[in-house]
Amino acid sequence: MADMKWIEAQEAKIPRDGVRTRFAPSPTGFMHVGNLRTALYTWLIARHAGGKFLLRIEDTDQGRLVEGATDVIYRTLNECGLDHDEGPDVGGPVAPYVQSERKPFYGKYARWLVERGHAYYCFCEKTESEEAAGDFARPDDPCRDLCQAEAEERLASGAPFVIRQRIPHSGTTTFHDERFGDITVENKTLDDQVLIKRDGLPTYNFANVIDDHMMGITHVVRGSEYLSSAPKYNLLYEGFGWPVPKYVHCSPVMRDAQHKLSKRDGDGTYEDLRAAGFLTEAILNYVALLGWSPRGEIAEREMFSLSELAEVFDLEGISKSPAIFDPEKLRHFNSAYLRAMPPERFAAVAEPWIRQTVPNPAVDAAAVAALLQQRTEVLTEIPEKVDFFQALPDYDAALYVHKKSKTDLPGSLETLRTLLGELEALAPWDDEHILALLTDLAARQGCKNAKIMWPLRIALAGRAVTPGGAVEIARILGKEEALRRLRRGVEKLEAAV
RNA sequence: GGCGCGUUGGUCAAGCGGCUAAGACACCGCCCUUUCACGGCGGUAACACGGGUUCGAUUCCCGUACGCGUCACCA
Repeated sequence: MADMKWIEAQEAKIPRDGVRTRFAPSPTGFMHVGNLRTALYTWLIARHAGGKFLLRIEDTDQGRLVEGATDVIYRTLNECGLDHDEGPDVGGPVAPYVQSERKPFYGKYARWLVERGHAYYCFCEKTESEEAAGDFARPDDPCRDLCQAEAEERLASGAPFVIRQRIPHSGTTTFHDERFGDITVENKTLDDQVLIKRDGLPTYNFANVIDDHMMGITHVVRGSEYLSSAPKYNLLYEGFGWPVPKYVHCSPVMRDAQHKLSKRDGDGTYEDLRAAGFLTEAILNYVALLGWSPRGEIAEREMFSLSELAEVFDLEGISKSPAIFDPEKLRHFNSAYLRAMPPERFAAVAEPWIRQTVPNPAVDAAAVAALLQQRTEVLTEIPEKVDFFQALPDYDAALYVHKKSKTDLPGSLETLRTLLGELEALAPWDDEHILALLTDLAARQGCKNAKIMWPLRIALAGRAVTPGGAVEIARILGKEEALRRLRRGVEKLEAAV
């Protein structure tokens, strides 16, 4: 007999104080962008409503447990600022929050469901999936109509069993999704799914219903791959006589038109993106907009902080169609966030990347960072952009020829020689004075500034493209080093002319 | 194959019966300029198809096509 006392006690514990959502990942791998987005939307729904956000670990598949996977989940949520009010680590009123620790619960509810006639014991041999391949016809389960006495007898004999949901052969079931609306299916297209597996653990579908109910979840947010099984959930809720939560199914994040983003085929995980030089804020902002968009007065706005998202997020804005992940657009968000940072913060973020190629302490990392801030899209491009500060690369004299600046080899040699003499005498060595000297020289020679700036920058950096111009580079390099590089330039040109 | 869902420029997308069909990324051009960027200005580019309903369909209904999902003792 079902333990009604226990069940009633559980019912009494269910919080019924407003919106409660949950992120329920399986600890089987990493946080893909799709997972992260689901977590984000789930969190946003709770925060927008001033409700609770819980974390539940779904580890009912013993065969797929991955070492350290829960750490990745905690770390990612934490870094992203998706804080949870209840969960395995912080506890809560409806603990435990790890499914494997809830094992005893599911059996009790399953037994109760059997007694109510909505489930039955099945003693059939375990069917192999290959057997079913290509064959979609589902024969009726013989155990479905076993009389109670017979079932009890087999149970008592210790026969292995599973518990299946008894789905009506006729009629239709309608369930409601907040975005997709009402979806009606014929019951005959639904199968008597397994609720409790042979190992005694619940299937995902069953555990979900039980846990969501016991934890007082009001909004179930999940991927659209569960859309098809949703009607069966309704039947389960009806069988128990429980209220059905609101469903919010989210369409997948795609790599391209036909493939979902997956760890196998690319860099789908949050950690990969971080390692690739993307900021958490940028990732979150972009991911939020992949499948959700603001409407009305803010329809054209794109930049949102996490708290701003919590304010404006709504179910209406969630898209029903899949969205392709565009790394190009992520880059755009990343550079926008980088540019919007206070200079000190950018310097702090950029310094480790600068030091990768410029360990020389004489080079001021903050000064270099200042040059970088307006022209960096992802952090990973920094090291190669600034390496010339560490050492002058071996460059081709041909760099001195630049059409737009109207420079050629002999002219550049002339310019560098003049510059060498004048800069040697210059003091103080700062932007203002260096610039004045250069523009003054251009004025005296009746040429454009570029004709002076170009050769100087080439001599200082050995590169045609640099962050910052000749003046800034000269300043950061310091007088001595700048003059040394200038001399090298003269030598190089003398050899080339 | 059954069932379900989806379909506005290359991408993300607004639109919710009447609009020259927003905006962003990317791309192209011009300007700015000390290279490259940043910034400013401008440009190319879309309602999958066919029927209805309606005075009028991107919008509502029905088909078709295409795509995705699901039909596990995996989640």
